[in-house]
Amino acid sequence: MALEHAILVSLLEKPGSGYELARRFDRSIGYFWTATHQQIYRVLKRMESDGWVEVREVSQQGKPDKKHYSVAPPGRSVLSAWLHEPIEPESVRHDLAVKIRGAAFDDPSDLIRQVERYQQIHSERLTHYLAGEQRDFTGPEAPAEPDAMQELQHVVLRGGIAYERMTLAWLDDVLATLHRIRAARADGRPDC
Amino acid sequence: MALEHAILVSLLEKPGSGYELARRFDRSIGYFWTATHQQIYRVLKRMESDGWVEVREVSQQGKPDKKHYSVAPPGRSVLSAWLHEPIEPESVRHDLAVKIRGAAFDDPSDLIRQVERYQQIHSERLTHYLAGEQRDFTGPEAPAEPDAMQELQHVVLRGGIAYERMTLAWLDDVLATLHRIRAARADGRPDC
DNA sequence: CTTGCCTATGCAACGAGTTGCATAGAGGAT
DNA sequence: ATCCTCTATGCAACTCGTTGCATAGGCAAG
Repeated sequence: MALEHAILVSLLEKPGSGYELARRFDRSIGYFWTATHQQIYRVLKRMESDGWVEVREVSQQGKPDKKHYSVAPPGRSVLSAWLHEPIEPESVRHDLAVKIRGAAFDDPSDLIRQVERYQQIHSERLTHYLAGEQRDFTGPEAPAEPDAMQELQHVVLRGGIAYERMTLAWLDDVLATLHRIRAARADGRPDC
Repeated sequence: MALEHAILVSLLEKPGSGYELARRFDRSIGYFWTATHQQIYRVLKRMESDGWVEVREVSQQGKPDKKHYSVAPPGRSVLSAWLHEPIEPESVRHDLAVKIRGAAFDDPSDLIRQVERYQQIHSERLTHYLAGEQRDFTGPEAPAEPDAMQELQHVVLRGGIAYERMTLAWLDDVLATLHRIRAARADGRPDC
């Protein structure tokens, strides 16, 4: 399990509350590690009782109090140890791939519409990534000499951009294939 | 949850036992949907009691008996209904991206070695995919006029190939970035 | 002849992830 | 006035996924 480690990295990059972490897991970190606020609160509590993070209650005007978390030395050691462990193969779960193969046993028309919608989502995500890259790394507002943290954030973002571009190209391929199959079926060649 | 649906698709492509399914989830299907044999047996049992699949006990010589599963009409309906549901955004969990961002707070040397190993795994996977494509779809042994099922299997495989190529290129980028940071640190510019 | 691997299925316990709900004050919209 | 949204935290119940272990016959290598 690595949610703890994702939280440690995020808190090292910038300390904050559970709520703030949950927001980040909706945005930047969420693009490669999803987590709900429930998970985050639960894990933060455990990490606190294990001494990995330190808490400080912060009063705010007009808003509820919050618990400000930062990484304690034992947490840093835990993260360091984890970083030295071998990288495990990712366990993937691609709904879409299952649906595509399932389309052999169903009318593909509906799937075509869904793939088009899916393509649009990825297209928007790519635009979003590129805007973020411009803003934080390559634009005129970006730091001239980025530090290690920023360089590493950038290379992860470049990975996201490459992934979205690859996905969009593949989805074109998928759509072409689905159209071909539908046309063949309409021609009275139900080849399954 | 979609393991049921992945199993239904796999059984429609070719009926078989839980063990055989588990093998497939180590190979072709496993490249986009991971599952252990425990999960498969448990879900198959539930699917059987829900009438989604039919079982037939098969005696074998020299091997234990097996339970041969095939999709029953209700299972087909369930799959069809699921195929018409909108595609949900995938919930990703990329250890590697977390580790890369974590490298800002640690010595990157170890991570470099791990990324190189990881790169090799993906390189081997790409080779394996390409061999499978040659064997089943583009080589001389492949069917001249593939049916819908084969065309869809092929387009999913092309997705896997595109993914591996993209990943390998990105890992080069990651390695270059890690080397740059290590060099900067060695020069006495610990920029974090 | 014993150790280990392959086929084949399964239980039990645990840990991780999801979903629904609850609280509670501040601010804006209708 | 009332409803909705945002900040901020949390419980409880449930499902899903993982890990370790168990059985059991056949086969091959040492």
